[in-house]
Amino acid sequence: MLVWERPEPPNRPVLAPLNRERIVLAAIQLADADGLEAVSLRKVAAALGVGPMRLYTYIASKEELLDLMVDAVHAEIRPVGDGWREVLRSLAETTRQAAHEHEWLADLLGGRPQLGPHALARGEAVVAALGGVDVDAVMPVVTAVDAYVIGAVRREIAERRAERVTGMDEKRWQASLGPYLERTFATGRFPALATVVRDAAHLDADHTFRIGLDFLLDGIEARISR
Amino acid sequence: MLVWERPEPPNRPVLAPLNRERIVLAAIQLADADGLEAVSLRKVAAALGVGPMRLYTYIASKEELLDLMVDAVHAEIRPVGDGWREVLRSLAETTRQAAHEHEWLADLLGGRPQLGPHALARGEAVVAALGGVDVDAVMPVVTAVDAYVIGAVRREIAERRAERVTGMDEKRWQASLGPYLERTFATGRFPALATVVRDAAHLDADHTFRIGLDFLLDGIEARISR
DNA sequence: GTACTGATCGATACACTGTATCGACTGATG
DNA sequence: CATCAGTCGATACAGTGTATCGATCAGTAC
Repeated sequence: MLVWERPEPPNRPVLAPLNRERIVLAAIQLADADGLEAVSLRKVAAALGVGPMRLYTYIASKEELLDLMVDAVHAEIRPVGDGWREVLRSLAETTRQAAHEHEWLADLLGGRPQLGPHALARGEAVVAALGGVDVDAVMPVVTAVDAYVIGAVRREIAERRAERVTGMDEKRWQASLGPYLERTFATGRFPALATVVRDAAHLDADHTFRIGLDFLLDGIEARISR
Repeated sequence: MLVWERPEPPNRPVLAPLNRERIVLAAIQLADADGLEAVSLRKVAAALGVGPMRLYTYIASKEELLDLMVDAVHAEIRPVGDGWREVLRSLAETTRQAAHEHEWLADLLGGRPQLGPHALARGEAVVAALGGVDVDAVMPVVTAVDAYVIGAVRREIAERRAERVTGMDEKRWQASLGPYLERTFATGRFPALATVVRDAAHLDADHTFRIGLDFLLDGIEARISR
């Protein structure tokens, strides 16, 4: 076919020149939509209308891209409140909320040290808001809250995914989990566990998170105000 | 080359017939030696002297293999001690120790619900040892401790790896991190954070873990004994 | 003893990954 | 206008998880 007969290629929407921000944004959109395993350099590049290797001008490896994604989300985490307890609670809640909006965060949180500008800015905001606290106590306290949040969020998101795999809401999932646990408990090998699972009150995710957080904050309070 | 000229293949050490335990053990050895990303079905199979597809007789996917690995390690986690506080502390410490022996555990802990037999047996041991505690309080308390441990271990291992990448011990790593942080702090954008990092006492990993755990246990104590 | 059947097994193949390499092109310089 | 240095990204490579399906083998029927 001669040139004249061929239609011009549909003119791609003129892409703004590439930069890290656009790359990270595209990666986050992919991850939000289809999970972290949907983030491949090829797909990110395709979403931006460029070849995969083009990205290596801006990042040295995929790991760096993931680091940038996590740091970008840290921009959304800004604890507010009066007094150290409200600040730490806000830190925990906003982090959890960010993980709800970006479930892939649960896969990355705590996986690598966070030293990006937004992560540091978050740290600055926290430390600044903890002005009244003894300087030697600040790091241990913030570290402990971070650790709890990372673990709690991971557990929570993991459970949510397991529910979703079966396409079930919470109740159906527990009903489907039930038979397996019932059969297992029927062996009599886990009597104490069986009792707790069967007889104890079951809390929803919100309450579970908050109760654990309260434990931790109570314990912190006892040592800080001492 | 004719058959007659070719030497017989070295007769492979007669491999015991395959089973899940052997597969999981091989995978764990690979992960212990070279990290989780060294665990591929091909490598595991090669270590066992079989073809990759052979494994699919025993597992349905790689994820299942990882689940089995985590469950296998749960067999090592058996909290002991008198009284709920010692039991929970032991739970946390033995889990942390397992993660030190199997660093890849930090990548998997909390990533999927743990319902395997050894994980349930661990749960049984914990719940049984918490006999004196109010039945409705058991789950929230254990869940909170688990969350803290998962997050704390992840952070700790992540830091340890970052140190190792540079081939440095702790002091050199901080010295190498120093310049970056110094330069960043020199911008004046993180004054409060800079003060804490520069002036506050720095705890080692053991102390950091234990302090956070004490916060949590103190808070639990306050509510349990109420 | 032979022929057939059913199940089992694993080699091959596929689609995809992250990224090293290096030829082609571009813009600057003599 | 010719040459060169430097940049860019298409191609290629080594690896991944796993679907497929032909070959193989054990067991059965005659």
